[in-house]
Amino acid sequence: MDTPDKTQITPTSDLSKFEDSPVFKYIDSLSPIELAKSKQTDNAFSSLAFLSPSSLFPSPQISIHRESRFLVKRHHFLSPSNSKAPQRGHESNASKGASKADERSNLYDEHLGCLKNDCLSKRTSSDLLNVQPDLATEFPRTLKYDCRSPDDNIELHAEILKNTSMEVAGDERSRFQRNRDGWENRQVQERDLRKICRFQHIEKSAGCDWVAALSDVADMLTMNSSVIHENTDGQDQRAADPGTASFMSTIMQFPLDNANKLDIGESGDPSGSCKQNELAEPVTDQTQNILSTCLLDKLVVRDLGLKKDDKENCNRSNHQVSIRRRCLVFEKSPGFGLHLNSLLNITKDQSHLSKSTPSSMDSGGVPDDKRAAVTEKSSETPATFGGNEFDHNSPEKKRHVDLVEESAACKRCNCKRSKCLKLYCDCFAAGLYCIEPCACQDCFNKSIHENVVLETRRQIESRNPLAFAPKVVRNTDGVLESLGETNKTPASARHKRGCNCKRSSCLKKYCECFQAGVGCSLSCRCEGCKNSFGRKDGGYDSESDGDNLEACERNVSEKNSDIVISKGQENPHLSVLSPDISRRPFAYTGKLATFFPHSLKSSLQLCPTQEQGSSDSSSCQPKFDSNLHGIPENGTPELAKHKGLTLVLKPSSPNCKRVSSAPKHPCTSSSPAWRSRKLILRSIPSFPSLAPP
DNA sequence: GAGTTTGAAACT
DNA sequence: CAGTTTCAAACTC
Repeated sequence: MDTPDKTQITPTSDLSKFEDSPVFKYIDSLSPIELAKSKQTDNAFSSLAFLSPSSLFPSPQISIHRESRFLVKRHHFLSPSNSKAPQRGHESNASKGASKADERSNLYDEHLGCLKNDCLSKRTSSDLLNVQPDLATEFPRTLKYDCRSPDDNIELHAEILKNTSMEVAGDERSRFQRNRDGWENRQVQERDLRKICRFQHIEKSAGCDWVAALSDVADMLTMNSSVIHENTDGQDQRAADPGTASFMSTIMQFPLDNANKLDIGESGDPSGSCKQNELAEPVTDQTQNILSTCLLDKLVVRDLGLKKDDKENCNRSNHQVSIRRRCLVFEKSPGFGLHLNSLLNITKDQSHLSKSTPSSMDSGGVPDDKRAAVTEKSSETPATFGGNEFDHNSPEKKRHVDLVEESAACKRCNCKRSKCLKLYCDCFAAGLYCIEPCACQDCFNKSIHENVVLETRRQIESRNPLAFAPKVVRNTDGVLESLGETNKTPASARHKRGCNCKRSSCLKKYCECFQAGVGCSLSCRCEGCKNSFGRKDGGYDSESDGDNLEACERNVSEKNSDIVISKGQENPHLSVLSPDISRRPFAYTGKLATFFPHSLKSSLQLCPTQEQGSSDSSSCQPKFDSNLHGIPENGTPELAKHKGLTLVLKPSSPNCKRVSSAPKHPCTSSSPAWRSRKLILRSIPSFPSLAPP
């Protein structure tokens, strides 16, 4: 990795000056949730796309782009009705965060002494913006430099701040400074308003909660709002990637449009959710590519949701839950998974389910009921899905509850000695807390023992960082696409570690490969492999076809939605309700995959077997098998091939199943760590590059 | 439902 | 790293 350019990180004094500014002091004092989220977000992208020292300066970047983002978005959020948020926040105290922010806003106003009107803190942001509309554009224009690639914006940033400071240091505060102070105040208040609006949006309509989630997508795309803003100014276009801008436009517009459409759906159209699906489809060609990568998860889930909806007659809850869960990627990742249990949390109250999730593990053991906003969003208004209040007697609602109940019932364990704190426990391995249906004894895998769970999990991950990673990864040409190749090689999938079957001939669910519905590879140490999904030697056991086709078909159909499957996640009900494409990235809490939710892109694209469901499962089997032939004989992923890497595997060692965290040279390592790692690495290119072209 | 088989996970 | 033990799911009856 390149040594960071010193010139990019030297202006620490300027930076500290910058961070000492009232704005950032205030921002730092804001909700820790927001702060943490920002950092995470930043880290994710720093480590992913930029790989630059920018990650050293998360706060300014995040803060700035947050503000600038808001400037672009405010016309969405600060509608006249929403602009009343502060008052409501004061009166109803509906949102602690909102009122808290409001209080701080007041304090901040006093501190600055710039807003002399006592009632100003209660003024609507619309009013504020009307006072000096130019301010809203003036400062962001300065901030725009911050929103560019961090590689070259730090100096600019420092320079800007220096200039600003010089102006401030003048005998008389310049108009700019006054304006800036005023702007800061307004930004602070708008920020608070935005929170309030978000809460109110959530409260009023759960269907709008993904608006907030998308806003965090925008958060992550630091440059874009200012880019758009600049475009409107017709000025500096240097960072104006049209695709990105278009993407952001879509992002910004998306919530509004869909909120409206949700409203339409609420107005009584029973097919509202279907409409929503349809309406979401027409994306401009330009943004489509970007969306396909940046928002791929969401859209992908949407697609899956559509397919499921087709089957479920546009089951609204299904689809919207999928979106909701996908949104969590951006809200919460990285960290312990908000996966299935998050979904269950959503409907826990409806269905009287008790399964919960160690979702907040990374956030320091926050109790279930005190999770970050994402979870609050997910779990609140239990009778509300997608902004539509379910008629509790409606078939739709009933179907939804049935699904949830099924899904809850499906994941249960029977552990007796492991206390459900080992990977033996399917619940634990899947990142789920045990629930009542579990027949486990002395179970510690419960939210009340969250600390124990956390610690145990941490230990297991320290021993094997990929312990909670998906065990089966579908390798497609998604990476190849990103590498500039459009190989049409069909989907393939492999158990990362391979099985070690001796007696089951890989024809029973003892075999993890078979269980996951994937063929064996040379990574497997199995003996007498007859895996009907694909034999280790790449062959296809025609003899066993007749006997195993049914089992195979059943197996596949059970996993009809599993794109990435891990042990204990193959339950059909889970798949129906929550395709694993939206599940696994959360469930895997390792440090790699959480950053790469888009690694699923490739999985989705080329997974006809899974997507087509059981009806096609038998026919897809040969396809699948043909894929196996397309895979390197030794199971070496295409990436390695393309990189000219030669992997020397020792599939014979049963200990290969262990994954070491110690890095080895990929070309020489025969450890499963590398095998696992390479599977993840090949997903990295799928992540959209956020760096300016 | 009890008992057996199986292979992953954990341990030494 | 290899061998062994533990474990719980899968399977059989």
